[in-house]
Amino acid sequence: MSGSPDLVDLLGGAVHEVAPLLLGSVLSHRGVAVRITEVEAYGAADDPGSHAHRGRTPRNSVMFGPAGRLYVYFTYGMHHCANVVCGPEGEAAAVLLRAGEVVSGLETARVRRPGFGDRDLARGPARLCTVFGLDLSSNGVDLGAGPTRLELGDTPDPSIVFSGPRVGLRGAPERPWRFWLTGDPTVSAYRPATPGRRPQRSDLRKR
DNA sequence: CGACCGATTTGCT
DNA sequence: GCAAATCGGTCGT
Repeated sequence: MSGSPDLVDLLGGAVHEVAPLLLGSVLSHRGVAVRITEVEAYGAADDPGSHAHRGRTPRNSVMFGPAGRLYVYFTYGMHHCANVVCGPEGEAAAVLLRAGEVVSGLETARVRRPGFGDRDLARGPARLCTVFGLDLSSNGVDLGAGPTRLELGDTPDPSIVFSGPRVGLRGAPERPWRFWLTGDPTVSAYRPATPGRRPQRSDLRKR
């Protein structure tokens, strides 16, 4: 068994039920710690929004492993996003870390995102990875056993935990699997799932 | 092997 | 408000 027993136990349940538990938890990596304020749950094969929707591939294989590991992916040719693997081993599920508040290593975080106010340092899933200096080399690390660590806090007060549709998904059924701490200034701006977005074929206008 | 697309961010027409 | 940037994963030819 790989994996921190604590995290496997605490995060091994159904992903949409476990996801809110990550609100208020603190992730530490490379000199920076962030208190998580916004997350999204991604589930098993029947979730069209999940990277694991079409089965196991080299990229998403970490999602199939034990809970409590970090799943990092690279997207849009320039951004990284970080997830915490949840659910029972063998079932693909992960929670995307969408936003948080830098609570330690503020100086380092500012250097990694020059020109931004503290509130915006980790507001957004790719921005959050930037303040950590996180990349694919950390994909799959056990969050309970090394320098990259996740500390779960107390269960968040249900009265301030809100949920809504996930951000940026196209063609997914509306599962309200985005969770955030209401009123927290570091929660990312809500962008509807870009319904009218056209395919950006540069050839079309390039004549 | 080639084409298309993306759990985004940023800057500007 | 909209489009470019930029490249690995995934799927189709």
